[in-house]
Amino acid sequence: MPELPEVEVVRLGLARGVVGRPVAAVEVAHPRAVRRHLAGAADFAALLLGRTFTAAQRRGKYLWLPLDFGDALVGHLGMSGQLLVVAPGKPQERHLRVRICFTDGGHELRFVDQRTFGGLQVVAGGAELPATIAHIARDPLDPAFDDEGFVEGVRRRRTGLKRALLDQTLVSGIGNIYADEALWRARLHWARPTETLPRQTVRLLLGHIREVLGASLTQGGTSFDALYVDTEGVSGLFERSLDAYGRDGEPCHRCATPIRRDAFMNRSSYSCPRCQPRPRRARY
DNA sequence: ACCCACCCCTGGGCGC
DNA sequence: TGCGCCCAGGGGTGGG
Repeated sequence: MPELPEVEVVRLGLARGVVGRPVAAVEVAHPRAVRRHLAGAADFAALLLGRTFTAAQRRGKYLWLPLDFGDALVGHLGMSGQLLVVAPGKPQERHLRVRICFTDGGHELRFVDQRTFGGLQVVAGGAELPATIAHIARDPLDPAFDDEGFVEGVRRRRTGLKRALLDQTLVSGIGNIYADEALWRARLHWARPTETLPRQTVRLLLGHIREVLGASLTQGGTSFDALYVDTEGVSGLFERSLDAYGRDGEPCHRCATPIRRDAFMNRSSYSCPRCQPRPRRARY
């Protein structure tokens, strides 16, 4: 559930906090945290030992830290993951999964993850773009994002609009919160069939996506369930700016109609019944 | 090629 | 008080 703004805030913290520092020790406290590293926890640790992070990069909701000698540490926060840069003496967090210490003896990197949907892996030759995340599309704030490619990609789909926005191979970085927020801003219903959308409507939606992602980023992201924090454990402030997500029964900020919660993909979708009327032909 | 259901997890909140 | 259920949900996987 940390989405693009929350992950980008973490990336900035990693760039400040761990780049340029040689790794002195790696402790994997829970094997599930490195389950995507198929060679196992010992191999994971060995590949990092003595290496230095050279940058902090992001593709959608994935982070990666290129290493000298060309490999990369790849991470995903899942629903509840945190990458914290903390003083070595700080008491261990309850859900600490991986700890990385540095030769300078300064702040260490801790991967903390209550629900264990997140994880870390070392990818060989992954400095440029790790092969394991090469299928993830660019995000809408990426200068190289292909606007018209996105417009045509949406219109080629045969699915509901929100499903398309959540498809990380079409556009990355958007999760349940920012999908609902962008659809509310664009006055589009989540079940609108993608193939019925005029090109200009998709272009306008893309503009709303960029605006809401950018606005949240300047607020340090959203802290919807207090698990979304930066590398120093601080929450963002965008939650107070939400117009749709989590506002079931509360008045729409445009028309005062109560926001409605619908079941969607075993989760929830929030929308204004008046500003975002359900299309006659809906796709779930 | 595309679309979708399922599954992996934990802990807070709530009803009984 | 305590038990059990529901909910949060990204993304990999496999089936249609």
